[in-house]
Amino acid sequence: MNKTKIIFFGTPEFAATCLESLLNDSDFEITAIVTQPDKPAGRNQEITFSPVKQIAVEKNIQVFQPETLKDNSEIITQLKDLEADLFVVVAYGSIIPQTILDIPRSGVINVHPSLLPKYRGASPIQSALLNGEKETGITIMLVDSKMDHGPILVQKEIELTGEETNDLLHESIAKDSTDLLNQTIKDYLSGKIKPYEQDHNQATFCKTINKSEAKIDWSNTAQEIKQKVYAFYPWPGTWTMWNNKRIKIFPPVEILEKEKTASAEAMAVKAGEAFMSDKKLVISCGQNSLIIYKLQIEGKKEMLAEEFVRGYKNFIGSVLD
RNA sequence: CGCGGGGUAGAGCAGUUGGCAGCUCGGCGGGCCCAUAACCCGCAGGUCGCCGGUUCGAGUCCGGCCCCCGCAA
Repeated sequence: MNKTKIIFFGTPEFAATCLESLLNDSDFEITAIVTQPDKPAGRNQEITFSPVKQIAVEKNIQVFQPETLKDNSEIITQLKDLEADLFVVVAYGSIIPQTILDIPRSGVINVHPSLLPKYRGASPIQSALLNGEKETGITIMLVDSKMDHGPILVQKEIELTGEETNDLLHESIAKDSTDLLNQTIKDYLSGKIKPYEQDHNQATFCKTINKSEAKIDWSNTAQEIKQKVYAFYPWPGTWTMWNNKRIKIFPPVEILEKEKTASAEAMAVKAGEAFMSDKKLVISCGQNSLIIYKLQIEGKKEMLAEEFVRGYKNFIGSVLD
């Protein structure tokens, strides 16, 4: 049996995990990858390859990095000449126009980390965590011209406990996606799976995470703030201001119910006020309070809350903004 | 040369106009107590990131270098 020729579209770490899995399967041959252009990143603004490109370079796979795919006749010709059987798209980073979707003879398959039609869009994992969902999942589907709109091939559900952080959940969903993707491609090509239409009336959308959401509003409930801390870890990171300095709050955090603090810490009534309870650093929120274990003030490394409080003596009793 | 903060005891920090290096926690020893991570007394921990300069004298002022971190992406 001939190998299935695949062109892979993807950019971040999540996509790189899926790409590696495809590379490790001898039934597939990755003939090229398409990824976002190199961009300056890091403290010295050095040009950085996307995780997907890094793998492609290591494996000597041809790389395309078009600024745009729209009306790009040059790349359309090049992709056609590769005569791929299938395109696989995982977090590529921009919309792929129909003229390109029409190229591969067996279609275009996409991995999307949510239970479509819920959480269509750019940030399904983070948004699910931010909203405190009890479950999310993986959808493998055929791509059509609308965003995350195509017929579903297979879905896998994943339960959420409320203690997941964004980075680890990304990793674990990516891992769960790999075998599922490889097997689904084979089952689809052999006709074992029949794609079925999404229930478009149930569709919800999530936007790209906006960094302005990353600042903590201490008048929110402790539950809401906790969800934000976990959903935004490590990027863009949740933070608050103290003494004109930015302080990042890291997971884990723990909700402390107000009734349990009513006696000794009744003083701390303002939202955002820091106090000690049972030797732990606690910040008062709009409803209940939040126990903080790890934080980082700008210019310093991440540190334990008890160490931070030891050094920054006027912190306790101050109000965070 | 994208912008900015920082390197002082095991940890987290302070150190005013250059003038004997401090605080909290931890460690060790002792005490109190039925007991304790609580409390009291005491002790030990520092080449102040590295190199050079100015000075009678530098953690502190000047020049160079190394390392860590926040923003940004």
